[in-house]
Amino acid sequence: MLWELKSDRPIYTQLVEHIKQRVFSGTYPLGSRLPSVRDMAQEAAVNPNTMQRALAKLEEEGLIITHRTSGRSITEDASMVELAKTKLAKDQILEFLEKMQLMGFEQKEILTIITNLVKEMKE
Amino acid sequence: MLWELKSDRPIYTQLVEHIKQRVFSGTYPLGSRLPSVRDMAQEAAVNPNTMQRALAKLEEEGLIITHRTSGRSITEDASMVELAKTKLAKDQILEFLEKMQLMGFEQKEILTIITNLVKEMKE
DNA sequence: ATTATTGTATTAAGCTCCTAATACAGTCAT
DNA sequence: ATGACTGTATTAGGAGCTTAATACAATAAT
Repeated sequence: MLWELKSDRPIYTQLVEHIKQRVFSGTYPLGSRLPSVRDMAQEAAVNPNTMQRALAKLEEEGLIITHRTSGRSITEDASMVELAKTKLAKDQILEFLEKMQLMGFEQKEILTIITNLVKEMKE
Repeated sequence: MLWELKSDRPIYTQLVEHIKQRVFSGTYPLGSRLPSVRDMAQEAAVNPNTMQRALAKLEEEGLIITHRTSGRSITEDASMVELAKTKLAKDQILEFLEKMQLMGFEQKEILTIITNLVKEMKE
């Protein structure tokens, strides 16, 4: 998986987002050990300080556990991960729907557009 | 309508987005005159320079026309506005779908979640 | 014990964004 | 013609983000 980073938002917030996605999708399994800050920083082509900041943020949210001198791991609390996943999903959906409505699309319209796009992507 | 501005992204890009939404939804009708930079800045509680930057960006994209010393107006080119609207919508949908997929949601799942949320909002 | 590897902290520099305070030139109403 | 209004440009300063180069303490491996 790639670390796609744009310049329109702070990098560390994008790193937080990417790592969450990996946790939620199982790329980083619950309880598994994370690569070191330096390794992750290098893989993402980012300064270690920046990666450190993203990881600190994730620890603050409880998704990641730090073992002081022997690396980090993903939490084993499946229910909390599920909760965080649901929350992020809902937030993103609401933000998306709000944008579309402000642009003048009606709910019916939005649904049909998405349905068609999803169909397209399956082909 | 409100000018909701968060601190996680540059303000001027958020202004661009807001103004686009107003054009696409008809709040600012095609060909209509825009309030002055200073007025818009005050309404959005933002520095005139910042609003100026957003408006310059919009002019660069062709959505807005500047009449040097007598204010600005929305373009009258309906087809170009429609094009820009469709493009922005599609971009936002794709970005959204990609995020959801990276989080581990399947397309079917996404559709049902949105359908349910839209139903909720109608009530 | 020594060495490599952890997370963490610090300092300095450069960059963008944002604000503030002005200033100027052209247009419009009076 | 005068005055109020346009967009525009400039300068200065502060804040946040990012990088770079280190340094330190604690653990793990040898």
